[in-house]
Amino acid sequence: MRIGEAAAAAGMTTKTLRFYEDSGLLPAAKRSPNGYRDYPDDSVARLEFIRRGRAAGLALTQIREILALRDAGEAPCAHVQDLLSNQLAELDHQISELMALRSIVAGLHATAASGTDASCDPEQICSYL
Amino acid sequence: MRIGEAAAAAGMTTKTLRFYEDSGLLPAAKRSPNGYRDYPDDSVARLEFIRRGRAAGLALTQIREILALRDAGEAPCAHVQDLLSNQLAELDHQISELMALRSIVAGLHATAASGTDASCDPEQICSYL
DNA sequence: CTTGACATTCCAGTGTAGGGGAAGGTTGAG
DNA sequence: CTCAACCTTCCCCTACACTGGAATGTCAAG
Repeated sequence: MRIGEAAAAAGMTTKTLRFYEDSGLLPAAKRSPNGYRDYPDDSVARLEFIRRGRAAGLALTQIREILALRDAGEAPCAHVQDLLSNQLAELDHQISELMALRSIVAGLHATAASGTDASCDPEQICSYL
Repeated sequence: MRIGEAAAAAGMTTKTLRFYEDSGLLPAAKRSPNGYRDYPDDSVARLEFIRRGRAAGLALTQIREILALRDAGEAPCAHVQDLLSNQLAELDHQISELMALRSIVAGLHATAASGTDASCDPEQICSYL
């Protein structure tokens, strides 16, 4: 498939795909005789993986690392296992940070929902934050 | 109070305060005869509000909107409540995406751990990482 | 044969949230 | 008097993740 198709299928722009290729998140696509990139169908799954990671707030560098590990396949390499362990630990850390932030925001939101407009003291900025 | 005092009281740098002024989050402070900014005491409360908003993951543009409502004499509480709702929903989305990715990485790790030959040359196999 | 929708590369700009450091003015202490 | 610690404006720099646009090439349809 050409870059426009792949981009549309993944809900991205062609610019983004070329950027991801430059950034090492996508392997360089093979080219048609006319020089156009020709993507295999499973590129869309890879792009969607990247999209999910981005939606989760991961940086492209972290997504790139995870993809590189995934690309390493079945290599029973101790080094790769260590890297995967580190990724898992990092993901756990990020999840717990996000959950902590969530509970803070949930508390603020509950306070805001329980109050009336009268509880918003004009002298203060806003009692809810 | 001078900018350094206000910044220290709010746990920020003087750079940040000037940046906030340029960005419309802080009104332009009145100046002492020597040209130094002279902040009223309640600026610290405003800065702490900004800090709390940032800590809750709000962008400066959102915080600016809240402050603008308050400065216009309106109680921004309903608006804040909306922002907090959105923030909560976004956090929930991010957390669920992160947990989905975590389970993918956990699967890779389990697969890698089930392999046999644990000794390999990190230089050779994993050099692309 | 031309038009329009694709594609290519390359360079440059955007927005976010500040940080670095120069060049100079002001103030209090020793 | 000098020195350090403040302050001022000014401009550039950072990282991240794209985005825009120019100049050019390719290709199917009318």
